[in-house]
Amino acid sequence: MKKRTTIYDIAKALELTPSTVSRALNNHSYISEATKKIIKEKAIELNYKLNTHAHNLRTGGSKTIGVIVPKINLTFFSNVIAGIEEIANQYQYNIIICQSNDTFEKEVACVNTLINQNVACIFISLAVDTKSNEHLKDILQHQIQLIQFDRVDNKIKSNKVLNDDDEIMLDAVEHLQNQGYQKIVHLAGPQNISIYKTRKEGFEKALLQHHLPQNKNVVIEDCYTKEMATTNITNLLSSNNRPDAIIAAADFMTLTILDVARKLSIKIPEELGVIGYSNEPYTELTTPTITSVDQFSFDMGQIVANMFFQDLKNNSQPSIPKSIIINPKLIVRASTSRKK
Amino acid sequence: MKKRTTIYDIAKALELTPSTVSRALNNHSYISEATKKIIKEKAIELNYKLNTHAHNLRTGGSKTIGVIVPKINLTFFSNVIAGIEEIANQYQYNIIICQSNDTFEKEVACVNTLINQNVACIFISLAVDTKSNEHLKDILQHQIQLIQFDRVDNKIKSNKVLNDDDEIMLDAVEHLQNQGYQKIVHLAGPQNISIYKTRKEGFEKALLQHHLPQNKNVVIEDCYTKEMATTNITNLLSSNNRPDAIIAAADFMTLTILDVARKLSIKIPEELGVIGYSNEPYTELTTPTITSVDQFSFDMGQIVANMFFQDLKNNSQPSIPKSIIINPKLIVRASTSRKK
DNA sequence: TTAATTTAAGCAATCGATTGCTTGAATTAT
DNA sequence: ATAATTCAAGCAATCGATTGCTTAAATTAA
Repeated sequence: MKKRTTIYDIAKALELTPSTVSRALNNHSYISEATKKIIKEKAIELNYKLNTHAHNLRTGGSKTIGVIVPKINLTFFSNVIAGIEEIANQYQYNIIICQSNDTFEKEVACVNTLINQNVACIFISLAVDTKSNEHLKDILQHQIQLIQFDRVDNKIKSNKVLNDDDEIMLDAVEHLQNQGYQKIVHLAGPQNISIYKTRKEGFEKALLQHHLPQNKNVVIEDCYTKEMATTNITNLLSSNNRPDAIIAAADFMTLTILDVARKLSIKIPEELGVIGYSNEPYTELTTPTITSVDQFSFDMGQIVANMFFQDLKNNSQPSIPKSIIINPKLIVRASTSRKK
Repeated sequence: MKKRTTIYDIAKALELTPSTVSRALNNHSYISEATKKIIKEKAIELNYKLNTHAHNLRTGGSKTIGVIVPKINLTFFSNVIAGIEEIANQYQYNIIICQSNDTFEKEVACVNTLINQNVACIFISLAVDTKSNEHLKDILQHQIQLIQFDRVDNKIKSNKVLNDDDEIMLDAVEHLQNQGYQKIVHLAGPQNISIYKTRKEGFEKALLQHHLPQNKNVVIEDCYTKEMATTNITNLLSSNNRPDAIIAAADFMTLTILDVARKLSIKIPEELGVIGYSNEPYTELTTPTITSVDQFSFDMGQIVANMFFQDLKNNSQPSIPKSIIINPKLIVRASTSRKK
């Protein structure tokens, strides 16, 4: 079992000391150009790679960012991560990704792992059932930066990046009104997930502000399996008091709406307006194309990461916690465009 | 600036030595139960967290797996990663994820980072334009396990996990024949990406084996923007010698096929069979639902990870490199079901 | 030519955790 | 009661890289 090349090996090979090798590899001014050249060449020859553990132990920090998300393979989160990765990469930081699987227990475990790893910063989007915030306090106690995004705990004072769900629901309702739609219904997602709850509440606020009827039937819940969605939407659209527009809490529901409407011969957008949420790629490939809310997930990742690196640059004082609110954008497509 | 609690702090607080503290926290038999209890309580009281860097430096290894993928936010890869994460988690390993962005340069950088991190193993799916394999050799030279998946370099002797694209294309063509389709066409993806190339080649082999016509028109390339796809598919389906079945290299293309067919009043599946690739969630939400190839991406991640942990258990000898071939599965839905 | 200054490199401690070896105390056996 | 054994804890080296301080050599100034 061969061992890795260390600076001691390089030093020995050149009859120098490890200090000199270390300084040369770090381009320290103490070392002459000639020696630097020799050392660097030897390093390549011996295939030397820095031992990050030794480096971090000595220097006390690490150029690593920890990211904790509920699920890595949800479009939204994987895009956020991609955004984070891009920026982190520019600064030569690398990222450790953990999934909480939407459980509090696992989330705490993730936090501990990342503290153990002595990461420079933790970006987190909280799990559905996270009820305590001791673990978040723990992060701060260990002098680790914390940035919360999307699903946050407002009681914890940290940087935050959020979507403005109220505002976008207002935009959506407004857009529908402009297109002449009157009876708007919301297909909500599971209410134990905070984003779906916020969307529902945002929708209800929007109705209020636009003086639209607030009866119980304007929000339909439990549409997150195909069967449930089909049943609910069929009932909804077959009633003699059917809505003329639907705002769905997620894009996949709109596919079912399109289906059911086609079966019932309801024309979209003429007789029914449809808005989805997330701006999944397929929303512009369907017939009709679907109006949807773009949450700029990739950009959100970039913003989160940049927030950290900005603070790093101005590391004079521990800056006051700030929040960045991202305004999602309504991408208007055929499914709600009935006026020219 | 407070410093983290170390085992020295605990030792001092209890008038013991660091060795005793370390052994107690690791449940070493040298230490009495009573002392262990006291030490563990003190550790919690002082909010002690292991310094992974010190630990790894001393022990020489790290319970970290490096994963390199072209793009983290592609459905396939994010699912693979989710699968890896699940298994890694069971073994208390954590993962560092890097994106090559499909460039060779970045891929080499990722490899170096991971070697620096002294990871236990690297799982990699190669970038499109990876032309050399020196970096892969470098991994092995550093006594780091290597498992290639999906997009691999066959010249490198390492464990591999692959999809059998030939076999599945055979299945797909067979299925279409059973359903009575005769003139089958393939919509290929960009040929510089190996998976699309393999799919195309697999399709061509399948035609050969089934003695189907091999003329030039059976493969249509350049369908990876909506516009290109619409144009190509419209031409294809308007011709007087139009195919009666299409196998697309990616699911998103099938949405356009559905659209165009609807405009041209071509009935699916009666007059046209449609097969997609990837089994994206929306394929069972469209009308008609779309037959698609499930690549078991999540399972692939699990298989890759399990491969590593199996070898870890039987670490007697450096086991001979093996390959696991996953057979993707044709998920038959309405778009190709014209026989009862 | 000698002293002052600059330059280049070495010495040794350090980061935090682990571990082989040693020691002193406690228990058991004789 | 003494020797043999077990048990619990301490000592000190180690992992690899960094860095303040020292020293030796080379250059310049006086």
